[in-house]
Amino acid sequence: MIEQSERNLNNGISADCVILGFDFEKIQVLLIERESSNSKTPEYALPGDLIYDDENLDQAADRVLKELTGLTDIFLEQLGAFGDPNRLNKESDRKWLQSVRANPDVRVITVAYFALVNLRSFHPRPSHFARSVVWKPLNEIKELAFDHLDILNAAKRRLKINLDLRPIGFNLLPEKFTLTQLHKLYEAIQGKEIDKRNFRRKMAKLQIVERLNDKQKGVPHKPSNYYCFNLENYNKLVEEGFNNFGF
Amino acid sequence: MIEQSERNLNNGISADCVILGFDFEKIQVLLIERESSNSKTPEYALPGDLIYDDENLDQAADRVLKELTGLTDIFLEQLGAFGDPNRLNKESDRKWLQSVRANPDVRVITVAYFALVNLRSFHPRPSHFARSVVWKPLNEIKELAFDHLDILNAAKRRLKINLDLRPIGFNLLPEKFTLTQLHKLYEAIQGKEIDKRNFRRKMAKLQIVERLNDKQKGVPHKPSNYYCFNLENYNKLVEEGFNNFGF
DNA sequence: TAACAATGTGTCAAATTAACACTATGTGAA
DNA sequence: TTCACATAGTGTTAATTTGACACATTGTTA
Repeated sequence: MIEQSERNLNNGISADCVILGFDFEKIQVLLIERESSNSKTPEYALPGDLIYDDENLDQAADRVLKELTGLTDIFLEQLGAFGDPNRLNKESDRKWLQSVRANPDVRVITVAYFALVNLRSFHPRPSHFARSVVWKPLNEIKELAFDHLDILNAAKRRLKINLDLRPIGFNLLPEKFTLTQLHKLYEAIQGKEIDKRNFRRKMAKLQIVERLNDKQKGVPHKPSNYYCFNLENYNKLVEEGFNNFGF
Repeated sequence: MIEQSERNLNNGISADCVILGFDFEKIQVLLIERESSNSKTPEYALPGDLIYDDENLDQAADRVLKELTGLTDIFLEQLGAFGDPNRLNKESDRKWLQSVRANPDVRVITVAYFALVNLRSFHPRPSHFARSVVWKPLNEIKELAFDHLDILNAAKRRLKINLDLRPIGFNLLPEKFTLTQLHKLYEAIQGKEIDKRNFRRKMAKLQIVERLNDKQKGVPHKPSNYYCFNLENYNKLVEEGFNNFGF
């Protein structure tokens, strides 16, 4: 009654990571740079690696992240699986795979993750799956290897939705930050202007940021006060069922 | 420099579907019933099947859904991938797999989907992956095969979040429905009471439901007016950037 | 000490939400 | 026929939230 060949049991599974950072101006993505086979323009891809047999999916993503950034305990969330049978069939991609994988013809399904990091907190380093690593502005990326542009777009959507549900933005900032930096971050993610006074009013009401006794120094203008995220108050809010961190 | 055995290329990939319906009282899930090997209580699992080599992930989910329900063009969205190496290792699960799969020991990663259907619009039918099929109330399910309970919980969360972002509820209702039915659906998904008048006021304001010239008949009380979903107005709202369908 | 550049602050009108109770309509039983 | 029943359907008010808007403050540097 149940028929089943071995056909559909020879799949590779990889974990690809959309690692996002914020330079106080734009959202940036960490990409690996491939030597382009023929063209002179460099080609980019999301960092990722095949999943080991004894790893679960999250562990694989953690590992990729760790190898690339040295960081652990990072905000990391699964985006979903991407597995079109043709996803590896662009010619440039195939050449690259042949140079890099033992079994370039195997179907590989990828489980995509997105991670939020403070990009000042580490220097990305090459890994066995990434010879050269660069930050690129999220919104200026028009082309990527494989189906990675699809994955990137999924990450953009997810980031925006997530921002309204919980204050994930703090993962992209250093421990202490100014309200202007936080404000710019919200504008960058939402892709629209937010009134400064209204933004600050809402933050003040929520009480999820705490004013520090510490100011910017050496800036050629009125120095900004530093703030930090208040996890306790955030947890209180969530318990009360609050769920609108959006603007 | 790049080492890679064939080890991590022998994976099965399946598509499992959380198919949700609404009986005007509770959210229901479509489950397959397994003959329990030893215990007398029946065991349940999400319907799903291995993915074919020439299918993409969405197509596999569509196929599972079609075989089980006869339906196409259904609301169907990916939940994510679930791939713990131990996910198939409960003893009862292993026995079942041995009886049903040619290669029960292969690691299988599943890509989970959730589908919203009008449960009155079809009769579920057995399939090669599902001998016996039943509707069960979503919130009363305490145990499932494999890691399917995790998947179910992911579906619950997703359903709730989705409801605030767009009016997905209509996928769970017949073409014409009463406002009370819609109201109860929102309450069932959000798991809380919503004031009847406030609910109706918001629906009236949004103009995404249209009053039909048609009433309930034969009910032993004041008959309710029927309404239908107004896709045009919904699209208009979305274009304007509206995004709060919640309560 | 004056110009600069970014920080930080308050008000008002409009829109939205939450809380709340009674009338209307069709059926079915007496 | 009428009365009891069960559910449908409707409005108001106060509190909260949002959106729009402009100017004084502070430290640096020329």
